[in-house]
Amino acid sequence: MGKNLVGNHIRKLRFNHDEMTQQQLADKVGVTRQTIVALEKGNYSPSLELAFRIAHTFNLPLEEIFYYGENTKQ
Amino acid sequence: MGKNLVGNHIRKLRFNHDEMTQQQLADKVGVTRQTIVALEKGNYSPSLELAFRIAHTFNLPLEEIFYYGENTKQ
DNA sequence: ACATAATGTAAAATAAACCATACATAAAGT
DNA sequence: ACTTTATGTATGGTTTATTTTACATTATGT
Repeated sequence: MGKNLVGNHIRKLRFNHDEMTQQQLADKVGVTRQTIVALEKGNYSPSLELAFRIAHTFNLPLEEIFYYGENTKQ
Repeated sequence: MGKNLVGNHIRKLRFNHDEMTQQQLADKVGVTRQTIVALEKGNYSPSLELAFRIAHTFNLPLEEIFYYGENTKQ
């Protein structure tokens, strides 16, 4: 599986943004809900392109959503 | 090939950092030289994980190296 | 009780990132 | 002339991200 070293705050951010649902976020950034599920679970790290789109959706700099480090849970 | 919308300043940064070579950068971030070549050419956008490692190598925030937009050349 | 909406989980298929290898070219040094 | 170093280019193979489909669960509303 190859150890994913990138974590994120997507789940928290969804609830801070008008209780946005997984499906709504998926639609906004142009992926399927399964992709959002996988990212929230930390199954793998997204493409840089997708990371940018998610950051844009939440109006935040990319590095306030995604972080790199040993501790996948920050 | 799927239209890459992410650009970067890797090539410029290599020369600003002690004339770092493609191979040296590749070694530092743990990929092959071919991957660096492909990134500089804009063939595709890296994984978020690799993007983080590159940013770390140059001691810069990720978004000062990679950018998202219509104009792939900034 | 029934329907609907949000989420969890799983597996097979496709697409994209990345590797391995190989050869070619141009510049720089000896 | 020869060697070395950095880079460009190409191709086939492996790994990882993402899609598609499908079914289960829990909560909410009627």
